[in-house]
Amino acid sequence: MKDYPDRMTPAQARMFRDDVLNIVSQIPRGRVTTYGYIAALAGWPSHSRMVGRTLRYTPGAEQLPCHRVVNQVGRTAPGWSRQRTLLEEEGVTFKANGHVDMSRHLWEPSDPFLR
DNA sequence: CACGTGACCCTAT
DNA sequence: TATAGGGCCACGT
Repeated sequence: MKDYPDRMTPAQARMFRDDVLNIVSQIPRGRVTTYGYIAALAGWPSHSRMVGRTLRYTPGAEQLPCHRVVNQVGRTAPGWSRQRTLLEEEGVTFKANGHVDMSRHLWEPSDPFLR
């Protein structure tokens, strides 16, 4: 049973986008977090895919540390090889399979200020 | 209106 | 740890 709305109004979509950008801007250097976690934090647990869409298509998102966002197993964004370079420059370590070592760099903010 | 397509996630195997 | 299958939701065609 979901205790959250399952569809966004345009106004909610704008708020969601702002929350996502706000959260991403708070990821510390050398740490990473996941799409799903960001979505849940913004109050829309089932919208992890929308987080990726937001970062991809929102103008100005490239000025945020969006390279610190990976999926749940630490895989980097497809077609964006530079992401790995940026992370490595911050000291993030990768495993032999090409995934970020999540057990070491996952960032889980307790309760970022939103709204 | 019906499909296909993702910077995704969960569970089972 | 790696794969496979199903679920999910906004968008374009």
